[in-house]
Amino acid sequence: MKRTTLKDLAKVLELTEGTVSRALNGYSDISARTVERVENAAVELGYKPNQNARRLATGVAEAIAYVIPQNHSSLGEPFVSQLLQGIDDSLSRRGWDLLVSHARSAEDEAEKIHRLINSGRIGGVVLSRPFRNDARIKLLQKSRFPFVVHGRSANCSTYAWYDIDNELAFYTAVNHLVDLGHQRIGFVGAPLYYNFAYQRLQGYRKALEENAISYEESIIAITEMNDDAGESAAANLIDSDNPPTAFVCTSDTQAFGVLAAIRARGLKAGVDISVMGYDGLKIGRHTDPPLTTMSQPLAQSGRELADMLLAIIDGDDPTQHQVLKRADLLLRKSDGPVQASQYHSH
Amino acid sequence: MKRTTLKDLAKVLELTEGTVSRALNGYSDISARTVERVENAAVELGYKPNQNARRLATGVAEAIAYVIPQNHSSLGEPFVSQLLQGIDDSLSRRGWDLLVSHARSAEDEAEKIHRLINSGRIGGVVLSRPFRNDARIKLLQKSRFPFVVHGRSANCSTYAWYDIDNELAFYTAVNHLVDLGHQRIGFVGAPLYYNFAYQRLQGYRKALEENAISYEESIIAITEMNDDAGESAAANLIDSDNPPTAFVCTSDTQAFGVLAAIRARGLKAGVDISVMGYDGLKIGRHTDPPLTTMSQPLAQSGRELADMLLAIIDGDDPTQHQVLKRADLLLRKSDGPVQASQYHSH
DNA sequence: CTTGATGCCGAAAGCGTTTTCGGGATAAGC
DNA sequence: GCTTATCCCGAAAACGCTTTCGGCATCAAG
Repeated sequence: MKRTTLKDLAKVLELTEGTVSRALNGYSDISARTVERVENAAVELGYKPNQNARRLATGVAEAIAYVIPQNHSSLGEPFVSQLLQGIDDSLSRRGWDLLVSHARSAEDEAEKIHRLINSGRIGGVVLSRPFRNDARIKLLQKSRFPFVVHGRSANCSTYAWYDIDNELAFYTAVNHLVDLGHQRIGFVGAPLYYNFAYQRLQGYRKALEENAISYEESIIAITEMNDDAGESAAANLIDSDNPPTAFVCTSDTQAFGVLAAIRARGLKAGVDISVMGYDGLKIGRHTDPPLTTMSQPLAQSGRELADMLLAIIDGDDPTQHQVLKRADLLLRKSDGPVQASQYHSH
Repeated sequence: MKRTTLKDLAKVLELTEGTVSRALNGYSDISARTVERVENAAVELGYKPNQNARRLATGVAEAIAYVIPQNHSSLGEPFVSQLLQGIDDSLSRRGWDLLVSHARSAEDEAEKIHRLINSGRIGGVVLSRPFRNDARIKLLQKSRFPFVVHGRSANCSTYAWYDIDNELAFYTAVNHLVDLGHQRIGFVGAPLYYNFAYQRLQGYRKALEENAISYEESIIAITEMNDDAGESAAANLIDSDNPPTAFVCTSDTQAFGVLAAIRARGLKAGVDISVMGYDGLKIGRHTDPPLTTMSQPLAQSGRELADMLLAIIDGDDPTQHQVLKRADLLLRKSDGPVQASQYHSH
């Protein structure tokens, strides 16, 4: 019942372990006949190399780690599962492993990353949802450890990343709302230490500026990335003296909360108040009303991330791997023209 | 910049590698003074043991794998992220790693599991969403490899599992509907090779029986586990000659589709037709109307699963670890009393 | 027939740990 | 003062694989 090892193979074939190893690994100094014999015996005896031994000998880890973003939404990050599958797809084609890790606090996270890169278990890391100023990225850079990030921090010129053009996305969203006649557009955003939130705010401001709409702090709400936080933030704004006629949100989950706040007041989103989300979660089809949002191509990103990381581990220059995708406007039912009556309000 | 190794430590301390190793691992044959010196030097030089070497020497993997269910819903399995975090929590307390793996086809999956358990990389496996007759479970049992399953197959007496009482849950759901006056209750279920779907159908039938309602094949719809499939299945049933006045669904995502089908016909769920989901996804708060569902305690399950597996790897009898939780009725707005007019329909 | 390539494989060192075994000090027992 | 324990630690083998090096055949070239 013991696993069959190289030694077993060697004995059966009357060869030495080294020869068998080279035969299996495609060295050119082994005769074709021997290679064939070895390969046959290998499947015959069900030989699977012991990865720990192999990794110890070669020094290459053949595994990477994905670190789950810590401040996760209470809705459960539906994107994690998809991302993981994409990453694993690319990895398993080369026989690599995928490790996942998550931390509760920021210090815990630094400690974990430290251990990860020093344990010899992994050869690279993929990070999600970076901060504007991200200690993890700095740590990784200082250690000269291969990594790619899903998103990017403020200083992103020196490492590899895969991101959506957040600024453009919000620029697009706000312009869409302006086209519908909205002039007073509330912003429900994640904390600005998240770079994506910051960038989306930039896009928001840029669109405002170009449309000669003044920027008002009072209708900017910064909240946690979950529905409850979005709901209470929107509630405050709606109940204020001069409420917005539309909202843009940095995530669909926040937008769901905004929709709830609107319903709770007997108003109708898409009619009385417009709201736009961000993420393009398919679930948004089923909300009341269906959520208009910016959808990002998430499907492929796991695979691309993994391929980038693999290339970097193989020696590629990280700065050559920086890809920027764009989000698309996904029209559903939560947006609509501003109501005539609302023009009076300012 | 090279990692500091045992040899480095030994040289600095003028000890031998073996002694340093024993000191670090709490052997009793090392003097207190030496232990202290070694530990100080270790943190001083930032020593982190090479896991590959350690695992090779000890033979214990210090890692387990979670295999992502393959026929995943297109909504992205929000539960995976939560489960993973829970598992990692328990694991990291002992310094173990969490690997994830996923497969596209069933054969691919068997192959992957085979490689996983033979590679020496992991010491246990956690499976999700088993089939009634699950080849993976058989494979694992035959290999005498430690594993636990999140859910259970038809023959579940000989291994460890953590499951919800699916039969009871649906028994409860259907009784709730009957209490509201419904007599014609449609079933929108996942394929019955999923044991959870089968069990839920059993609960459905049991409740019907006890309420003297006859079981009708014609209002049983078996569909994929996603919203689109749920929608078209419900559409067919609603458009039939004698449509159900209520639906129970084996997943929230299917229920979302059912809600969509109802909306599409200008009807109102919770008034014209009742629908109940299963999962208790928080997102169900935001659908139109909010989805009444059976909610299962998902939060803790990752941790429990990991603890069970760890115990089994340490030698516990797997059959001692079989835990059955129950789902709770989560009332929202998609259920309601049967309409008087509907009594005529049968 | 000799020489130089070339093809193919054995031998052995090494990767960084763990763990067993034995032995030199030191302390205790008579 | 000699034996028997008790404490510590060094030595060395082992885990299973990779990889470099060298050498014995074989073959072609001269």
